Amino acid sequence: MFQINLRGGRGAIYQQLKDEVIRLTGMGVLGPDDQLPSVRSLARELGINPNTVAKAYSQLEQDGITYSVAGRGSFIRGDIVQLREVHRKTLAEFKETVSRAKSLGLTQEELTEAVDEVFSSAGAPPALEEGNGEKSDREKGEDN
Amino acid sequence: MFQINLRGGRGAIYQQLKDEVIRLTGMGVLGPDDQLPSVRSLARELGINPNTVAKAYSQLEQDGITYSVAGRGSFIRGDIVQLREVHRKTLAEFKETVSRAKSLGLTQEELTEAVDEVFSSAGAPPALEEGNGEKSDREKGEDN
DNA sequence: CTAAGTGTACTAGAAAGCTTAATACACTTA
DNA sequence: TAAGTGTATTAAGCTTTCTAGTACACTTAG
Repeated sequence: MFQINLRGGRGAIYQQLKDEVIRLTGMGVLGPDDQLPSVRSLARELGINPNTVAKAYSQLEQDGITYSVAGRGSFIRGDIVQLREVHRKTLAEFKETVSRAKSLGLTQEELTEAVDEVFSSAGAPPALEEGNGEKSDREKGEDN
Repeated sequence: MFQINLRGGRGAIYQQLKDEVIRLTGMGVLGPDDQLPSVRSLARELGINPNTVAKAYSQLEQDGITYSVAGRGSFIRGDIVQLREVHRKTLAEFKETVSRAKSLGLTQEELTEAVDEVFSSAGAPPALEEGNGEKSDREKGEDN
């Protein structure tokens, strides 16, 4: 279900896990109230420690992406609007990187072209609807 | 001479030092054979450990930005062409960041606009000449 | 030569972040 | 009741970064 580059990928494992969940949510693969793999099962599947998965799930909940219920599991939140906050943070980090690249002498054209290249190489084309009334009947209501 | 955001800035101190030297070199503030502050004097001035400065200088030499001579000091290399390698690495890291941002749902337009914003906010305007024969014998060390 | 300053090298420790490990608890569900 | 769930705790190991102290070979000014 998750494609993770354990060790060797970019950054910490728990961060990659968070990114993957957010990515699948943004792509629509994971929808409101969809259940994530359990902490223990995912840890077993990926060959990592349950604490690492728990850390990712904990931060995902803190970031408003998911909600967790002891005894039941972790689920995608109904109001995907929270992804806006993720976008905001990511964009802020991105600007830091741009600023550093600028200081090191990279030109605006070089960076813009790099952005074009990455987006031309095909990867995650679809998008998310802005005003959606489709909430389906998956609402269980034990949110909060 | 160097403006460093000790602790609190983006990343490790030695990395900030490297970036600063590369930045000043790209801006032309530091030219071929200009001498950098000594490991000990810069460490004292910044209130950090000499080893941290030495680490930065060591990597700058390894990256082809400077050359060091025991007993004399560290100097900017004459062939600034080496900055091309820095640009290459920086651009590669930048693409990684773009790729991650893309996965998290950021659009090409959002990233391009962010690049525009950073470059519009004024910071490092001038550029470096490509084919220069001017090596001059500028400032031989009245610095520090 | 001497003394001061230079880059360089080495060992050691502290601190922070990430991961693993082993339990334990309260909860939900079949 | 039993199994599975999220959550919490404590401990250890690992890596990176920074600090600290010491030492060595070199260059330069006297």
